[in-house]
Amino acid sequence: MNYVDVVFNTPLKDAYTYAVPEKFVCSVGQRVMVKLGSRRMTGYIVGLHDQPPSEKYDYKQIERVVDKEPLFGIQEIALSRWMASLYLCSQGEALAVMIPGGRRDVAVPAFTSVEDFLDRPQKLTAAQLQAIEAICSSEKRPLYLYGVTGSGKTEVFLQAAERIIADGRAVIYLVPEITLTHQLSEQVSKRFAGRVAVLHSSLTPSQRLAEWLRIRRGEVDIVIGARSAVFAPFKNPGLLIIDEEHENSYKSGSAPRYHARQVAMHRAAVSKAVLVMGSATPSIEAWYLMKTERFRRLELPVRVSGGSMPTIEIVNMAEEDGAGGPLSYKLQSEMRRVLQAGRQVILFLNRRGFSYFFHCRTCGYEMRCDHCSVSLTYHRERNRMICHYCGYNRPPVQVCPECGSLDVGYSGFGTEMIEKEVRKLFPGRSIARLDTDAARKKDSTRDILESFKKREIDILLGTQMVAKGLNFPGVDLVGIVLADSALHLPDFRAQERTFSLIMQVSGRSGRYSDNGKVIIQTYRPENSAVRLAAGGNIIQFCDEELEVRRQTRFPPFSRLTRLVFRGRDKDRVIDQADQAEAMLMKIINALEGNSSPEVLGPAECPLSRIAGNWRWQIIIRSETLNELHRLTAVFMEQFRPPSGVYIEVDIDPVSLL
DNA sequence: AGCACGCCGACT
DNA sequence: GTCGGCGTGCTC
Repeated sequence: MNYVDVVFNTPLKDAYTYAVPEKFVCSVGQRVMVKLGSRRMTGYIVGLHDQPPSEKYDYKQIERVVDKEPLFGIQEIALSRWMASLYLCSQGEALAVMIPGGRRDVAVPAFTSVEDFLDRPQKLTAAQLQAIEAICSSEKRPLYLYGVTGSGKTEVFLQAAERIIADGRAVIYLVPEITLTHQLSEQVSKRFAGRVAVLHSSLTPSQRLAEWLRIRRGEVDIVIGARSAVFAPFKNPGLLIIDEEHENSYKSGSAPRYHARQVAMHRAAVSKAVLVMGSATPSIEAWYLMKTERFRRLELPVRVSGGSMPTIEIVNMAEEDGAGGPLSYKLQSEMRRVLQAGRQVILFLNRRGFSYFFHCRTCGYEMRCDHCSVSLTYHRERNRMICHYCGYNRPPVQVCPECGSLDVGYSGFGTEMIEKEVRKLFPGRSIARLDTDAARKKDSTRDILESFKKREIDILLGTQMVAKGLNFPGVDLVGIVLADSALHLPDFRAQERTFSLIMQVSGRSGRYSDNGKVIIQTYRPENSAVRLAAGGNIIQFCDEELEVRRQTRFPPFSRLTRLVFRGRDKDRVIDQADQAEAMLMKIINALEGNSSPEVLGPAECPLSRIAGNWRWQIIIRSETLNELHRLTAVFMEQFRPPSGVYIEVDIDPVSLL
């Protein structure tokens, strides 16, 4: 009789051993159906025995072997153990995020376009050639390709990938989810025809599984995909690419909260592969690693398409008389000028909905979500007040529900209101809106982007989606309707976010011409993130921001763990957070070491209530990851919250909201 | 995470 | 006397 060790996608840290009936053959990496307690579950085989490992148990038998061939090899099993230990999750949870779901192995519709003139490698600049040489010289340090938007990073990545593949090794190419959708995946699919897997968010779990198996069988040389593509089961990866390194979407928002950059660094070290990252606006962490020579910096200084950087102008909204609405007179006149010249305009707004929030001018009442502690946003198309965190919605009101006053109104503005305003100001112009509301309608995102590219649309307005990595040769003007909307967020990265967003959006203007212009509307023109972004002054911003981080002892000068205590009963949540703090202090006092970690809080989370759960947090700060990790691990081992209170642990959090 | 077992309050 | 609240502990 054979026995298998099985782990589950639950917080259970141990592996459980089951007997394998003679009729089954199974090996490490396969999924099996077993009874765990009274319920039937799918688990992952992580070990084999030909003897019962202990006489203590009467081992249950496995009921079924789910997979014909193993999903995970020893490399992936080892990676899951590393993840479990770093991110303090179970091995089963780690394996579960590596290959999301999927029962059957089904065919994926080939991502090939109808016209196949293949995508040809482009001619390179000296800087690009140098970068490719550096990437292929198999340096041990990670490389950082730092270059303005349009400086040809993609081409460097693709040609380096071709050389690595020619050497018989595989390539993982990570991009943020939003950049993946169109041009790039098509380009990659063409260039590596037949030998590429595109891990797209709209694949069904079964299609994902099919792509995963193609990779494992060695049927592809290169994978392009978002965060979870970092787990692509290549036996011999030679190059890992992280495009748009600064993007927050590389960090998982649910347990296990892994960072694709961190996983990539680990994989590169284990398989002696080269790791190369790239961005026009590096994260402050990456900037620091370049400054301290732990990343080797490669620079691409010019735009290959020839267009120069756009002219950037700041408009102080506090000085507007208000009659012009959300669009300043300056922005309006620039729009007119550009449109008359037959060119296109993008208006960027960092918010969904018709307006920010409803409030009463008599008593100050503000309409907020009953379940979360955020303002509701009015959506005109649906005529509902909507919570952006839990989705709760309710009808709008004309009378203040608190004091009965009729003097009520909406403050702030969202994409829908801007759309209305723009239609009023530019009748006869073709206008389209792109945000997650519009994207819900099937395929509309793709259609809108296609027709904007074909110049069938004059003015495109939207949120984050228009900011990322898309190239539109016809765009001469980008208007940022409210640049400082993220500045007030209680997060130590608010400045960095604001800066990089302005930089990204600005990069959309004048990609292929010399007439690019950007108008930044703001109530905070003196703010240094706004000012330095407008000046395109990355070096100064990063250096100044680094100094602030040094003084305030935030990353990259420290490492953080965030512990969130959540539950329906507010008093119990607070009580548990207090007890947790006491336990942390006790552990710290027992630790030996020259620099003791700090415990910040407990404090109410900036988003103090989400979907009916109260949220309190403790931040642990330490100079070294080692110390931070040891403390967090001991705490998680010892602290058992009572039922109804849950702890979320986040090593290296990217957001503290 | 589930789910069972177990020990105290208001109902036919 | 029983139905059901959710606190504690186990799952090979």
